[in-house]
Amino acid sequence: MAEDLRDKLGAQHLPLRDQVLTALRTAIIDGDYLPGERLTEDRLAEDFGVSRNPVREALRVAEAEGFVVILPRRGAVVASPSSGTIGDMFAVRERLETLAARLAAERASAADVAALRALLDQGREATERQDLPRVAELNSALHLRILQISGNPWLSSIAKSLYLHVQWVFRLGAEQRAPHSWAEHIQLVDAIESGDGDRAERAALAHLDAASTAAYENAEGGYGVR
Amino acid sequence: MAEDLRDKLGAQHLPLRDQVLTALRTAIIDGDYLPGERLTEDRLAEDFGVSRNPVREALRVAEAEGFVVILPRRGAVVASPSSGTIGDMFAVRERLETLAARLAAERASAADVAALRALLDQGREATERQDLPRVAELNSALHLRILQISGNPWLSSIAKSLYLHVQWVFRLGAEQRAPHSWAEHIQLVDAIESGDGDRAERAALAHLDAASTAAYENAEGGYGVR
DNA sequence: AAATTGTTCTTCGTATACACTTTTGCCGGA
DNA sequence: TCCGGCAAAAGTGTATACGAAGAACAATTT
Repeated sequence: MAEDLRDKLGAQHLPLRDQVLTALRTAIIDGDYLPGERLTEDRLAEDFGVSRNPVREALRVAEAEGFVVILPRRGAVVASPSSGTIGDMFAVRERLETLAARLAAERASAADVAALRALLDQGREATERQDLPRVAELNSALHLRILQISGNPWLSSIAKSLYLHVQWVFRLGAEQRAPHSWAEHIQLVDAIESGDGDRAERAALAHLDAASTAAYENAEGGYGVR
Repeated sequence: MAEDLRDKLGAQHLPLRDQVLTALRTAIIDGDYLPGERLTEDRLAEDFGVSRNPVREALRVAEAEGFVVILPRRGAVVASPSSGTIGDMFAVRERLETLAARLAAERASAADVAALRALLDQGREATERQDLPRVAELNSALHLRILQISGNPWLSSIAKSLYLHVQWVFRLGAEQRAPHSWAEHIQLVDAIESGDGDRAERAALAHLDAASTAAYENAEGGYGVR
């Protein structure tokens, strides 16, 4: 297979639309654009220093990912994660991530485990520094890594968009939970290292239940602007 | 809240990009564009009778949904569902749809059940007529309806894109299974109507296991063109 | 035969134009 | 003062053109 070569040919080129999409997502996740806020194409184009075309294309993808809502002829607004949505999100995570934990336990290499441990360390350290944005980021990174180790591309791709929302919710609200969260992560990684699928699934479930109740308590009422 | 009114104001307007996206998806699902086939913007614009702008925006979304792969500066090709992907897809479906079945059983109204029964009838009839494209469509419609009844928007939105792929795989390969599939569907709907979450979950699991082994046997090797 | 060059195709981004819709703000009248 | 309606402004949706840059491919040279 010469595909490895061909994939690399034009690979270093990052289209503007992708950069815009990334910038837009992080702006929303970080709260620079608040839920309910109106996003006109001209404004975004100016904010990011590009023309309308890349902005439009990025907006379509952002809509598909659920970060903005587009109303025909009326434009885009930042989506509002409701507390209902949050509960639903955890129900889905529970199903998906228990599977991921099981698969990861069955397939994880030593290098995989080492990578997880590294993230664990960084997370503990960031928690001690009270660097919450970084903690949120590392939280996502750890879970995504497990998803990736599971080796199921569907799991990964679904979770990728899901996790941006998880991070969003994490940042917007339940930040106090960070220390507990990282303690549970250690259990989870231990279980994955052990290679015991059942145990890993149980650990993931415990973690998610705890996170769920915490997030739920914390997010009474929406975060919206309007 | 006056939102109900505002949502309806410009709602009947379907932007060209959405029409293009729909047409593109169905063309891929129906095999008009085969896996590996090259899709230039000009060609699509001509095929659908629009300018390149809507095509570009539709392509970005199609990429996010996994129907096409876009290589920077080289353009888009129709994605190729591998047999590995198919197995992974079913693993995810198993987790997601058992949850959906449980929730649907707990929440389904009489009208919901009636709608499912109607789809069941149409499916049986289409199966008898050997109208396989229609069967595939109704298969998706039934499952999506259950997802929707579950009331979990994440489940619905994830499944929406997942199901287009399910239908794709269904059409490309394992078509013979239709009759068995519809028999199992009846069990599933019965279970949902009973309101017994456990039973519904078991029925969904049984259906998915059967579909999975069938699809797996049928799809040895890829479908690709290149 | 291998390497180089040059041509062509295509994408990527920008800019511009214009129709149409929604929103807004103003104005006159009750 | 408040209301309704009307006109201007803002913004989206679509089309089109253009230039730059990359990739593919054929021709040419070594």
